Amino acid sequence: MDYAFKQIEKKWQDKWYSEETFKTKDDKTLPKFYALVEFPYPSAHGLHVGHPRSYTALDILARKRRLEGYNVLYPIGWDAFGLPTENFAIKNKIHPRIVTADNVANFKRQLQSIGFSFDWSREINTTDENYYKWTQWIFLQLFKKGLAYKQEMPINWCTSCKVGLANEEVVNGVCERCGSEVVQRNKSQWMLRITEYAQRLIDDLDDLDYIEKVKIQQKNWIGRSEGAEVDFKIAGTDDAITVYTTRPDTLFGATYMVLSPEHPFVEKYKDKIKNYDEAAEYRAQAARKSEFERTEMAKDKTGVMLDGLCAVNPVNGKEIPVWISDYVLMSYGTGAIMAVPAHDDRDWEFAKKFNMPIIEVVAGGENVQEAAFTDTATGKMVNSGFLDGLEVKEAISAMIEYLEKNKIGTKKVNYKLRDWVFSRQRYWGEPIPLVWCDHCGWVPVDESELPLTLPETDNFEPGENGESPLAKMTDWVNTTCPKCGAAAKRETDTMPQWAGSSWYYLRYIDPNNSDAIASEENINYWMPVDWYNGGMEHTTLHLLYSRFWHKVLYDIGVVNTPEPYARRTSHGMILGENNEKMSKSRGNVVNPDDMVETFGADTFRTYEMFIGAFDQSTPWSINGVRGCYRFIERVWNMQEMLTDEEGYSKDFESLMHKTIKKVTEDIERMKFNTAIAALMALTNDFYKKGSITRGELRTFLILLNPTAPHMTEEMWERAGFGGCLNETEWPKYDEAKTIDDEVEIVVQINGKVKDRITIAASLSKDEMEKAVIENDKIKALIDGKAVVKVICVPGKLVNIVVK
RNA sequence: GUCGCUGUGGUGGAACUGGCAGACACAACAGACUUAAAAUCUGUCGGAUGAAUAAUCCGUACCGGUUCGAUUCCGGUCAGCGGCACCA
Repeated sequence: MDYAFKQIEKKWQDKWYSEETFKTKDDKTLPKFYALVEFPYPSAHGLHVGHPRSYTALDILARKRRLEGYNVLYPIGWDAFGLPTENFAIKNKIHPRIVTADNVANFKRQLQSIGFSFDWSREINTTDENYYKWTQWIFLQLFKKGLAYKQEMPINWCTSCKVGLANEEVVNGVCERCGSEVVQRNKSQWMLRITEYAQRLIDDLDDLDYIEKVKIQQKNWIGRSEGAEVDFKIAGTDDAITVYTTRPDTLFGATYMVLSPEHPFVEKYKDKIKNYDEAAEYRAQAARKSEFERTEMAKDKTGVMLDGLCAVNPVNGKEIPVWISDYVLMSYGTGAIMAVPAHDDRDWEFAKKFNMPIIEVVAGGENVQEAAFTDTATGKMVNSGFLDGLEVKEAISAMIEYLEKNKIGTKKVNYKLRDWVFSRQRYWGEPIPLVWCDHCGWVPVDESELPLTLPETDNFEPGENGESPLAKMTDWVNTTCPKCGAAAKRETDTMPQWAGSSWYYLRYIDPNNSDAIASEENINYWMPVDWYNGGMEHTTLHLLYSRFWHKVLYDIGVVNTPEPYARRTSHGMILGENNEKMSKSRGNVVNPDDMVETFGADTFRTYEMFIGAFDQSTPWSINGVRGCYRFIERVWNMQEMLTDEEGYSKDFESLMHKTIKKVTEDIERMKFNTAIAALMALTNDFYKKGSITRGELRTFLILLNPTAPHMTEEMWERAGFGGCLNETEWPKYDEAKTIDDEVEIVVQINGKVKDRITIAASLSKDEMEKAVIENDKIKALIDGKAVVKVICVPGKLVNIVVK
């Protein structure tokens, strides 16, 4: 009997969507479960097979938790502002709103064809006015709290197109569209002060149930370090170059200084610097490189010594030369470093190349350069005046004390984390609701005026001189100051795509509220998100940004929890059959539509979960899909083996309880592949037995239902178990029935397996040892040897150590 | 370069907290059914020696360490993947 998945899957999907089967309940007395997946960016390519990996996983958890009596919120929406849609719109002369609507319709059809149990009544879209009204509102709160400010920041500038480019549009240093040179050019941009929250973003990780690698990655990204800021006087001036160092103990080993080529002193001391032209030329060269290229270790060190500028080492009064080099960035620390070539790899390379003196200050043996800067550095100080003989750790404290006493430096905590560049010179984003008034400065649009809607236009091309396309729309730009009424101009930059995705989990809990982000009542009930699954690639940007916004909302009393997500897990990437990333150019893209069409949604879902370890990346295999299809058909055909017996047959009782336990626990641990393997093994056992009782089938169908919901509902109905499967209860297991009376244990001699014996599971260690020693085979093997030790692990093994 | 992760049969993977390496699949091969093929069902399936479903040895990227015992813990090396702040 063939399984007619097309008709059956359609039948149940029609029922679910028309009856809103999975709509979240209003009942706030029930225990809640808020499951969240990263909402997709609706691209023109349609759904990728990677999306359903995350969505199926949490769909399984959501469906299981519903059967366990939870009130489940499992929502979905569209993260729809962004660059690809805008570029598509420009290229094809279609308004991005229309492009977005088309893509959303396609994504929605695709997601619904897979049978996810999303609550579609809560669908949100970041480009809806009623959504971005609140994105703008949150921005205004940030602005009012002093967390938004303007600063000159470099943008990628295409010298031919005369537009600003996203990093992704710069390929090998040239413009992706025209191939012309791209340079860094400064532009005044809106910034968000995420660094003010750096310490809390680290500290609060401790109480969260995030997978460890996410915590580590976030901590390293924020990059807290302790050290000192030290002032090096510029000889013959009142100015000092301030550097940040984590190793103030090595100050006596500083033999030169390096400024970032953009450091303001280069301009300020233009007249003093004899080779200024050379320096300016070097700076222009550096502007052509990305930060990534500049800091790459593999490349050859370059730099220019500023002739005429000298710094004074504050601890020994020695004059040392000042260089500029592109490996020093303005964006970290103070934009200047003291170079201690004996104890830093990059400084050492630089010093070798330019013949700068190298002074060893920590006794480190022959390979001085190997004694790199680390937190765990140890050793005795040498060539270091009053520090000589001290251990590194003592020397650090002693030096900080000295610096502070003599007012030449201070202890300082530094973070690698940088403030968030929040401006985009683009059309398809939320307008920033601020007005520039010559009298009042930056004035927020009145909150009652929100949303500040994106003005209509047919021309989304970037503006002149790197301005946003909105700058061309003077009717919209020219306005009056909300404060004093004078003529004023609107901000024309828009927000980055990250804005809408930084708070979307809050909108799902009350998506139509017109008075607030969400009602207090709903926030109190639903927050925090219980389980958030998403890709590792979002760990340091999206996940950190949304934690930051949530904390700001917490500080102003909008939300009730200091963190948005109680738990964070991550899925691995699905690669093409050839083990490479799926991409059109590689021709290895798998279309979910084809899979659903050929094999059905249940097979597709099962394969997505069976493909491999959930948190690891793994290649697609069409043969693997066929294997899952075979499994689905074998399950379907079990109907022919169905008996009239109600409970479990005697031989299967223990196995049924073990399988319930295994599947229940594996789903919670996201071990979906082994949960399915257990159900496959059970299916094989039913085939061997040649029959299945009604009780066995009933339990089996519930266990498989979260993974293959359509077929299991149909089989439930045909078996006449009553009602719908999705309204029944998750089966319970009896722990006692999962434990065997007898176990096979391994007998090892000196760690090598020699025999297997079956003994009662209840035996104590002594009894086990006795049973093994008295075994004839073992007796023969240890005959004539001295037994040194016997290790007994109940239920597992006995290891006899002999000499 | 840097931060993080990963490395197990022909392939995807399993092995819970250090205790039988290879569950469950895929592929391959063989058998049953069939006029035949497909589908389905059943069986074999890490390597070496071996007639063997006997026995022994080797085997979880590589080198070393800890341990009665290491795929698992520690140190080092190599390779691959993800992030690197304006793709999402």
